[in-house]
Amino acid sequence: MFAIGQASRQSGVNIETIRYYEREGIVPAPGRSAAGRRLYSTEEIAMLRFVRRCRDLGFPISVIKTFLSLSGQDDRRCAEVKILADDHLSQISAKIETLTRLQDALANLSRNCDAGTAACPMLEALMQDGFGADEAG
Amino acid sequence: MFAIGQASRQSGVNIETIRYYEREGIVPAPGRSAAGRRLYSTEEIAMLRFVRRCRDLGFPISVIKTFLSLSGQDDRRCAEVKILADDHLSQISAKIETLTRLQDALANLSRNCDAGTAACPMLEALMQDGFGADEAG
DNA sequence: TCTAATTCCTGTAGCCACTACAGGAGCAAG
DNA sequence: CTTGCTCCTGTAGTGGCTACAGGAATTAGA
Repeated sequence: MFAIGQASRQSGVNIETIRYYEREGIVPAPGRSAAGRRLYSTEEIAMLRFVRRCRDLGFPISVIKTFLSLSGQDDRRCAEVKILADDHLSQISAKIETLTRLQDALANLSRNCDAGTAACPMLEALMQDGFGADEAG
Repeated sequence: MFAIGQASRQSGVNIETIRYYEREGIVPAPGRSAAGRRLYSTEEIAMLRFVRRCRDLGFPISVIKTFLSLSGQDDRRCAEVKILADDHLSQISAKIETLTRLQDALANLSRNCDAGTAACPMLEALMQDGFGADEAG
C-alpha cells in the first residue's frame, strides 16, 4: 500500500487532483491508515493512471466516468466505448478546423501590420465601424 | 441611445455577458435612464462588437483589455498589437498540433475496436497494467 | 530522544469566461 | 388594467483543476 505522494508519482496525477477525483466520486475513496492517511493499492493507482491517460486524450470527466463503469463489465461494452471515442474524435476534428480558420484570419490581420502605417491596420479592421481615435479627429 | 437588449442584438454579445464585461471593467459603464436602465451609444455598441470579434478570434480578455487601451492612442502602437497577435497565433498553432496528435492517437485506438472482440481493445490499451475485470478472473 | 524537514490532512477560495437562475421592478401594447 | 416582455441586482454554477491556510503526523539524521 502506498501513500498519496507515491500514488501521485506512480500515476502521474497531481496530489491535489487525486483528492479532487475522490471528492467528485470519479475514483473510489481508498482505505486509510490508523492516523487517517490515504493508502492506495496498485489497482487503485492503475485506475488513476487510466484516468490520466484519458484526460491526456482530452476526454471529459463525464465520459471517463462512463468508461470506468463500463470497464467493470465482462465484455466491456466495446460498442459503447467506441461511440464515445468517435464522438470525442469528431469534436477534436471540429476544434482543429475552427482553430485552423482562426489561424488563417489572424495571420492575415498580422500580415497587414508589417506595412507599419500610423494607424494599426489590425485594430482598424477589428473596429471597422469604430469607437477609436478616428471618431474624435 | 439603446437599451441593453438592442445593444446585445447589434453587437452580438449576450446580455448577461455585457453586464459581466461592465462588472469586470472590460468596457466602461454606460449611462442610465431615469429608471436606472443602461443606455448605450452607437460607439459603446461598436466597442462591444470589437470585444466580440476579438473573442471570436480567441483572444483572452486580458489581451483585449490591452487592445482597448492601445486603441485610444494616436498611433495605436501597431508593434505592440502585432506582438500580442503573433503570440496568440503561435499558441493557436501549438494547440492545433497537440490536437492533431490526439486525433491520431484516438483514431488508432478506435480502429482497433472495429474487430469487435469480447474485451474492448481500447479500454485494454488505456488500462494496460490494469484494474479491470481481468484482475478478478 | 530530540529536532527539522517533509508529507499528509481538511476546508476554502481562485482560475477563465461566461451562463443561469431568483426575485423583483418597469414599460409598452391591447 | 392586464399580459408579457424587458430590465435590474446579486449570487451560484460550469469544468477541471490549482493554491493556499493552518494544523497533525511521519521520517531521517544528530
